[in-house]
Amino acid sequence: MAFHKRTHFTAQEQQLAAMAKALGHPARVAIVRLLAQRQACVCGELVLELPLSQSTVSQHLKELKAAGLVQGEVDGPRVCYCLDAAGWAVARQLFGDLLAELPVAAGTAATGPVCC
Amino acid sequence: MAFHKRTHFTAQEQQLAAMAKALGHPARVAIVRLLAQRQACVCGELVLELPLSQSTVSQHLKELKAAGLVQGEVDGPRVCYCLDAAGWAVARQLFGDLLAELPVAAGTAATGPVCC
DNA sequence: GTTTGCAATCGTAAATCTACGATAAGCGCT
DNA sequence: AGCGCTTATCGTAGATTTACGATTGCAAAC
Repeated sequence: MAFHKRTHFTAQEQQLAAMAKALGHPARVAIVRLLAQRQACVCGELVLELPLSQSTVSQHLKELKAAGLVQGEVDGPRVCYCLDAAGWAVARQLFGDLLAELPVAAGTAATGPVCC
Repeated sequence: MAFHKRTHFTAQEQQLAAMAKALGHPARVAIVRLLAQRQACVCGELVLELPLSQSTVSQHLKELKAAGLVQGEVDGPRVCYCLDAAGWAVARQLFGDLLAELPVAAGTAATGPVCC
Protein backbone atom coordinates (compact mmCIF):
# COMPACT_ATOMS: atom_id res chain seq x y z
CA MET A 1 0.00 0.00 0.00
CA ALA A 2 2.44 2.52 -1.19
CA PHE A 3 4.47 3.42 1.82
CA HIS A 4 6.71 5.97 0.26
CA LYS A 5 9.68 5.39 2.50
CA ARG A 6 10.44 9.04 2.76
CA THR A 7 13.92 10.11 1.94
CA HIS A 8 14.11 13.04 4.29
CA PHE A 9 12.55 14.65 7.31
CA THR A 10 10.32 17.70 7.29
CA ALA A 11 11.62 21.15 8.11
CA GLN A 12 9.53 21.19 11.27
CA GLU A 13 10.95 17.89 12.41
CA GLN A 14 14.47 19.10 11.80
CA GLN A 15 14.04 22.38 13.57
CA LEU A 16 12.27 20.86 16.52
CA ALA A 17 15.04 18.30 16.74
CA ALA A 18 17.67 21.02 16.59
CA MET A 19 16.07 22.95 19.39
CA ALA A 20 15.48 19.86 21.46
CA LYS A 21 19.08 18.88 20.95
CA ALA A 22 20.17 22.29 22.20
CA LEU A 23 18.20 21.62 25.38
CA GLY A 24 19.51 18.07 25.51
CA HIS A 25 22.19 18.80 28.06
CA PRO A 26 21.68 19.66 31.72
CA ALA A 27 24.18 22.49 31.56
CA ARG A 28 22.30 24.18 28.77
CA VAL A 29 18.99 23.81 30.57
CA ALA A 30 20.64 25.33 33.61
CA ILE A 31 21.98 28.21 31.54
CA VAL A 32 18.53 28.92 30.19
CA ARG A 33 17.08 28.91 33.66
CA LEU A 34 19.78 31.22 34.96
CA LEU A 35 19.15 33.63 32.13
CA ALA A 36 15.45 33.47 32.86
CA GLN A 37 15.61 33.93 36.61
CA ARG A 38 17.72 36.99 36.68
CA GLN A 39 17.80 38.91 33.48
CA ALA A 40 21.49 38.85 34.18
CA CYS A 41 23.20 38.21 30.93
CA VAL A 42 26.82 38.43 31.87
CA CYS A 43 28.70 35.38 30.76
CA GLY A 44 31.15 35.51 33.62
CA GLU A 45 28.41 35.04 36.16
CA LEU A 46 27.25 31.91 34.42
CA VAL A 47 30.73 30.51 34.70
CA LEU A 48 30.72 31.33 38.40
CA GLU A 49 27.51 29.42 38.98
CA LEU A 50 28.14 26.40 36.84
CA PRO A 51 30.49 23.51 37.55
CA LEU A 52 32.19 24.05 34.21
CA SER A 53 35.14 25.92 32.87
CA GLN A 54 34.85 29.21 31.02
CA SER A 55 35.58 27.70 27.65
CA THR A 56 32.98 25.00 28.10
CA VAL A 57 30.31 27.49 29.10
CA SER A 58 31.19 29.58 26.09
CA GLN A 59 30.76 26.54 23.88
CA HIS A 60 27.35 25.76 25.34
CA LEU A 61 26.32 29.35 24.81
CA LYS A 62 27.42 29.08 21.22
CA GLU A 63 25.16 26.08 20.69
CA LEU A 64 22.20 27.77 22.32
CA LYS A 65 22.82 30.78 20.13
CA ALA A 66 23.01 28.58 17.03
CA ALA A 67 19.66 27.06 17.97
CA GLY A 68 18.18 30.54 18.23
CA LEU A 69 17.34 30.25 21.90
CA VAL A 70 19.82 32.76 23.20
CA GLN A 71 21.15 36.09 22.08
CA GLY A 72 24.43 37.76 22.87
CA GLU A 73 25.25 41.42 22.65
CA VAL A 74 28.65 42.88 23.18
CA ASP A 75 28.52 45.35 26.02
CA GLY A 76 31.86 46.95 26.42
CA PRO A 77 34.44 44.46 27.54
CA ARG A 78 31.88 41.85 28.47
CA VAL A 79 29.11 40.07 26.61
CA CYS A 80 25.50 40.30 27.58
CA TYR A 81 23.46 37.14 27.06
CA CYS A 82 19.74 36.84 27.21
CA LEU A 83 16.96 34.64 25.93
CA ASP A 84 15.79 35.08 22.37
CA ALA A 85 12.08 35.78 22.48
CA ALA A 86 11.49 34.87 18.86
CA GLY A 87 13.35 31.59 19.18
CA TRP A 88 11.39 30.59 22.22
CA ALA A 89 8.17 31.45 20.47
CA VAL A 90 9.15 29.05 17.71
CA ALA A 91 10.12 26.37 20.20
CA ARG A 92 6.86 26.75 22.04
CA GLN A 93 4.98 26.55 18.77
CA LEU A 94 6.79 23.49 17.45
CA PHE A 95 6.50 21.60 20.70
CA GLY A 96 2.88 22.63 21.02
CA ASP A 97 2.15 21.37 17.54
CA LEU A 98 3.74 18.06 18.36
CA LEU A 99 1.79 17.73 21.59
CA ALA A 100 -1.39 18.54 19.71
CA GLU A 101 -0.78 15.56 17.47
CA LEU A 102 -0.49 13.18 20.37
CA PRO A 103 -3.82 11.58 21.12
CA VAL A 104 -2.40 10.57 24.43
CA ALA A 105 -1.35 13.89 25.87
CA ALA A 106 -4.45 15.70 24.72
CA GLY A 107 -5.07 17.00 28.20
CA THR A 108 -7.13 14.21 29.62
CA ALA A 109 -4.32 11.72 29.36
CA ALA A 110 -3.19 8.97 31.65
CA THR A 111 -6.16 6.70 31.54
CA GLY A 112 -3.83 3.79 31.31
CA PRO A 113 -0.57 2.63 29.82
CA VAL A 114 -2.41 0.35 27.46
CA CYS A 115 -0.90 0.11 24.03
CA CYS A 116 -2.81 -1.03 20.99
CA MET B 1 28.54 37.78 46.64
CA ALA B 2 28.45 34.17 47.44
CA PHE B 3 27.77 32.53 44.17
CA HIS B 4 27.87 28.92 45.22
CA LYS B 5 29.20 27.53 41.97
CA ARG B 6 26.91 24.59 42.10
CA THR B 7 28.47 21.20 41.72
CA HIS B 8 25.59 19.48 40.03
CA PHE B 9 22.37 20.02 38.15
CA THR B 10 18.90 19.58 39.54
CA ALA B 11 16.85 16.46 38.90
CA GLN B 12 14.42 18.47 36.81
CA GLU B 13 17.18 19.86 34.67
CA GLN B 14 18.57 16.41 34.12
CA GLN B 15 15.28 14.81 33.25
CA LEU B 16 14.23 17.61 30.96
CA ALA B 17 17.61 17.37 29.26
CA ALA B 18 17.22 13.62 28.89
CA MET B 19 13.83 13.94 27.27
CA ALA B 20 14.94 16.81 25.07
CA LYS B 21 17.91 14.76 24.01
CA ALA B 22 15.62 11.93 23.05
CA LEU B 23 13.76 14.34 20.77
CA GLY B 24 17.02 15.79 19.55
CA HIS B 25 17.11 13.82 16.35
CA PRO B 26 14.81 14.25 13.36
CA ALA B 27 14.28 10.53 13.04
CA ARG B 28 13.01 10.27 16.58
CA VAL B 29 10.68 13.21 16.14
CA ALA B 30 9.40 11.54 13.00
CA ILE B 31 8.88 8.28 14.84
CA VAL B 32 6.88 10.04 17.52
CA ARG B 33 4.74 11.72 14.90
CA LEU B 34 4.16 8.46 13.09
CA LEU B 35 3.13 6.79 16.31
CA ALA B 36 0.81 9.69 17.01
CA GLN B 37 -0.86 9.92 13.62
CA ARG B 38 -1.86 6.37 13.26
CA GLN B 39 -2.01 4.46 16.45
CA ALA B 40 -0.04 2.01 14.40
CA CYS B 41 2.60 0.59 16.62
CA VAL B 42 4.19 -1.99 14.42
CA CYS B 43 7.90 -1.51 14.20
CA GLY B 44 8.15 -2.84 10.68
CA GLU B 45 5.95 -0.08 9.35
CA LEU B 46 8.21 2.53 10.84
CA VAL B 47 11.13 1.00 9.02
CA LEU B 48 9.15 1.13 5.80
CA GLU B 49 8.45 4.82 6.17
CA LEU B 50 11.81 6.00 7.38
CA PRO B 51 15.01 6.36 5.37
CA LEU B 52 16.83 4.18 7.85
CA SER B 53 17.67 0.56 8.27
CA GLN B 54 15.83 -1.75 10.60
CA SER B 55 18.60 -1.87 13.15
CA THR B 56 18.89 1.90 13.27
CA VAL B 57 15.16 2.35 13.79
CA SER B 58 15.31 -0.22 16.54
CA GLN B 59 18.08 1.75 18.20
CA HIS B 60 16.11 4.97 18.05
CA LEU B 61 13.11 3.21 19.53
CA LYS B 62 15.29 1.97 22.33
CA GLU B 63 16.33 5.50 23.17
CA LEU B 64 12.79 6.79 23.08
CA LYS B 65 11.81 3.95 25.35
CA ALA B 66 14.67 4.74 27.72
CA ALA B 67 13.48 8.33 27.90
CA GLY B 68 10.01 7.12 28.80
CA LEU B 69 8.35 8.57 25.74
CA VAL B 70 7.50 5.32 24.03
CA GLN B 71 6.28 1.92 25.10
CA GLY B 72 6.72 -1.42 23.42
CA GLU B 73 4.65 -4.51 23.88
CA VAL B 74 5.37 -7.85 22.34
CA ASP B 75 2.44 -8.92 20.22
CA GLY B 76 3.07 -12.32 18.81
CA PRO B 77 5.91 -12.27 16.34
CA ARG B 78 5.95 -8.50 16.07
CA VAL B 79 6.35 -5.67 18.55
CA CYS B 80 3.72 -3.05 19.12
CA TYR B 81 4.99 0.44 19.87
CA CYS B 82 3.00 3.35 21.13
CA LEU B 83 3.45 6.60 22.97
CA ASP B 84 3.81 6.52 26.73
CA ALA B 85 1.11 8.76 28.16
CA ALA B 86 2.80 9.15 31.53
CA GLY B 87 6.12 10.06 29.97
CA TRP B 88 4.55 12.68 27.77
CA ALA B 89 2.72 14.13 30.74
CA VAL B 90 6.06 14.55 32.46
CA ALA B 91 7.62 16.09 29.37
CA ARG B 92 4.76 18.50 29.00
CA GLN B 93 5.05 19.42 32.65
CA LEU B 94 8.81 19.96 32.63
CA PHE B 95 8.78 21.99 29.46
CA GLY B 96 5.81 23.98 30.70
CA ASP B 97 7.62 24.73 33.95
CA LEU B 98 10.61 25.96 32.02
CA LEU B 99 8.48 28.14 29.77
CA ALA B 100 6.77 29.56 32.82
CA GLU B 101 10.12 30.74 34.10
CA LEU B 102 10.91 32.63 30.95
CA PRO B 103 9.83 36.25 31.23
CA VAL B 104 10.15 36.47 27.50
CA ALA B 105 7.85 33.71 26.38
CA ALA B 106 5.16 34.53 28.88
CA GLY B 107 2.55 34.70 26.18
CA THR B 108 2.82 38.34 25.20
CA ALA B 109 6.36 37.92 23.96
CA ALA B 110 8.11 39.36 20.96
CA THR B 111 8.08 43.03 21.76
CA GLY B 112 11.63 43.22 20.55
CA PRO B 113 14.90 41.39 20.48
CA VAL B 114 16.36 43.84 22.94
CA CYS B 115 18.67 42.29 25.45
CA CYS B 116 19.56 43.94 28.74
C1' DG C 1 11.08 -30.24 14.97
C1' DT C 2 11.95 -27.16 11.30
C1' DT C 3 11.21 -23.26 8.81
C1' DT C 4 9.76 -18.41 8.31
C1' DG C 5 9.45 -13.61 9.61
C1' DC C 6 10.13 -9.86 12.68
C1' DA C 7 12.77 -7.37 16.00
C1' DA C 8 16.76 -6.91 19.18
C1' DT C 9 21.51 -7.20 19.74
C1' DC C 10 26.43 -7.39 18.35
C1' DG C 11 30.33 -5.57 16.16
C1' DT C 12 32.09 -1.73 13.54
C1' DA C 13 33.50 2.62 11.65
C1' DA C 14 32.84 7.44 11.16
C1' DA C 15 31.13 11.45 13.02
C1' DT C 16 29.85 14.36 16.73
C1' DC C 17 29.87 15.94 21.62
C1' DT C 18 31.94 17.26 25.94
C1' DA C 19 35.36 18.94 28.50
C1' DC C 20 39.60 21.21 29.47
C1' DG C 21 43.83 24.23 29.25
C1' DA C 22 46.13 27.37 26.40
C1' DT C 23 46.01 30.92 23.29
C1' DA C 24 44.12 34.72 20.79
C1' DA C 25 40.94 38.67 20.19
C1' DG C 26 38.33 42.77 21.71
C1' DC C 27 37.38 46.60 24.67
C1' DG C 28 38.31 50.17 28.15
C1' DC C 29 41.61 52.44 30.93
C1' DT C 30 46.17 54.60 32.10
C1' DA D 1 51.15 52.03 23.18
C1' DG D 2 50.55 49.04 26.86
C1' DC D 3 47.96 46.67 30.53
C1' DG D 4 44.07 44.21 32.55
C1' DC D 5 39.80 42.08 32.16
C1' DT D 6 36.43 39.32 29.67
C1' DT D 7 35.12 36.18 26.14
C1' DA D 8 35.94 33.39 21.87
C1' DT D 9 38.58 30.16 19.53
C1' DC D 10 42.13 26.50 18.96
C1' DG D 11 43.90 22.11 19.82
C1' DT D 12 43.19 17.87 21.96
C1' DA D 13 41.57 13.63 24.31
C1' DG D 14 37.98 10.68 25.63
C1' DA D 15 33.23 9.51 25.48
C1' DT D 16 29.02 9.18 23.08
C1' DT D 17 26.07 8.99 18.89
C1' DT D 18 24.71 7.43 14.48
C1' DA D 19 24.55 4.34 11.04
C1' DC D 20 24.96 -0.08 8.87
C1' DG D 21 25.31 -5.20 7.95
C1' DA D 22 25.40 -9.53 10.17
C1' DT D 23 23.90 -12.34 13.68
C1' DT D 24 20.96 -13.96 17.30
C1' DG D 25 16.54 -14.67 19.59
C1' DC D 26 11.62 -15.53 19.61
C1' DA D 27 6.97 -16.70 18.37
C1' DA D 28 3.89 -18.52 15.05
C1' DA D 29 3.17 -21.62 11.03
C1' DC D 30 4.12 -25.64 8.60
